[in-house]
Amino acid sequence: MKNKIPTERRTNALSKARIVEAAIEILDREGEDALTFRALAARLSTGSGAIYWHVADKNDLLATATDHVIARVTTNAVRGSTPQEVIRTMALGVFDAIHAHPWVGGQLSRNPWQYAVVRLLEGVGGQVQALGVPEHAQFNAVTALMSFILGLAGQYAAGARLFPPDMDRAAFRKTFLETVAARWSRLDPTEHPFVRQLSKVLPEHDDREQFLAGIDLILAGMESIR
Amino acid sequence: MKNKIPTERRTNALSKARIVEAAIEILDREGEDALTFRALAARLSTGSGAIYWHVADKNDLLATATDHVIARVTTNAVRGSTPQEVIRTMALGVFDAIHAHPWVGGQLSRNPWQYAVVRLLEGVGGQVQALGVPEHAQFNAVTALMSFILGLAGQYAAGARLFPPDMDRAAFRKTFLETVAARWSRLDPTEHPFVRQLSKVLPEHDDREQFLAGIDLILAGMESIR
DNA sequence: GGCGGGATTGGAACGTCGTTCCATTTTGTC
DNA sequence: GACAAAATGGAACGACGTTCCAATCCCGCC
Repeated sequence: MKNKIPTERRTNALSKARIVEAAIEILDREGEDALTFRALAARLSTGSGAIYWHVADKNDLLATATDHVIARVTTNAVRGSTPQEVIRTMALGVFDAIHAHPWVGGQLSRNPWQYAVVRLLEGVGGQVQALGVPEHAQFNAVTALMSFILGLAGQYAAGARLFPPDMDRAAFRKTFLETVAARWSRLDPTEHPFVRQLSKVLPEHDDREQFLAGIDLILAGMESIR
Repeated sequence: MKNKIPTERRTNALSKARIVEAAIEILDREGEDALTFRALAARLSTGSGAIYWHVADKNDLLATATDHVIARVTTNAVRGSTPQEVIRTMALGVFDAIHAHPWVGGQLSRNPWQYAVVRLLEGVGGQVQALGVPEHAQFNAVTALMSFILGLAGQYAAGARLFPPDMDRAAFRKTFLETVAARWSRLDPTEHPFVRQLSKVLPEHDDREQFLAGIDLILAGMESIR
């Protein structure tokens, strides 16, 4: 008989999918540093050895979790009329995903050769082609866009790494940016005139708008070489 | 008497500068992962406790080392006629610094609030102003440029993290890119047409030229909003 | 010119992590 | 029901960042 009624153990059976799901929960709830094989084993009420049967190592775990999040972005964001519009929605999808799961930002920027990045390359690349960028310039154009995205991804992850999980996120962001702005405004005026000026805008800026502005800047650059 | 001839111990006295110098040597020679307080203590023939007397923690050490490298870039790269030229030379200075010290890339992208990044912001920001970008757009323009730089910085650091220090660097890069290209070319043609096409260009591309092309793309975008 | 106390040193010890190892249990097959 | 393979859980390993502390050094003062 091949199809038996699953026994107790079969029901709670470990699988890569269940492990990744639990990992994402820990990452979202308690932050990047809280994901350890011990914490994961405790949450799944098993041992770390059992986890290694399904997952090669921590990098495999993080890459799979990241791909899981990014896959939703690239498959959902195929709407929009113009290529610019599609790129914008896709980029905002990445932004929102990183906002919801800041650890994704860290993982993307730390490991640019994982499949999640290939997904993004493909999604962006097709639109860059549709935009009419000449073939010889496509490689540089797409990787520039991607580097910008990965760069901001890393920055948001760095911000999230700082803040204590038991605090209100918006409040922390505000006080943190104000602290940085205060530090910047105390810099030597002759050595750092520009940064001092930036310090006035820093606390009020909107991350999402900043991100979109960067995308638009690069898109504008692409139009000029079309 | 205040000025004595330094004794033996005084001569080899530990100092933050000597520690950072030794750290940079380890990082350059053996890579990011080789820098541990144990290795550092061994090289300085002392104990880890003595190092902590001069350095707050590992992040302090890495930030100081990074600033040491970046400071040379921002102070040297004030040449050039047009703002575009200055930004280009400065960006290439960052590229060359990261090429010579790949761990700098990792540290920059992992910790965007350290002083080294402020240095870059100031250097780039002044030129963006000179470029005639309207004031309300300067913040987004400068941070976009910075995100692109940090993004590529992280990517190069990720590449360097992969390769075994006892191998020829160029040779490793070549075979690594060829491996990735081969993997990409084996992807499903209907799902990944663009990445498959990229795989043909990937192994031959020049990192420095790719970096400069990205900078030029963003600069072109800035001109369009001037 | 010795001496007291702060500055500095070297190395042991602590707690945590990713990973490996292995004895044990569970599952599917004849 | 027995046997091999798949899967499990937890102990153990080695390395790391960091802390702690006894020992040593150096400087200003009597």
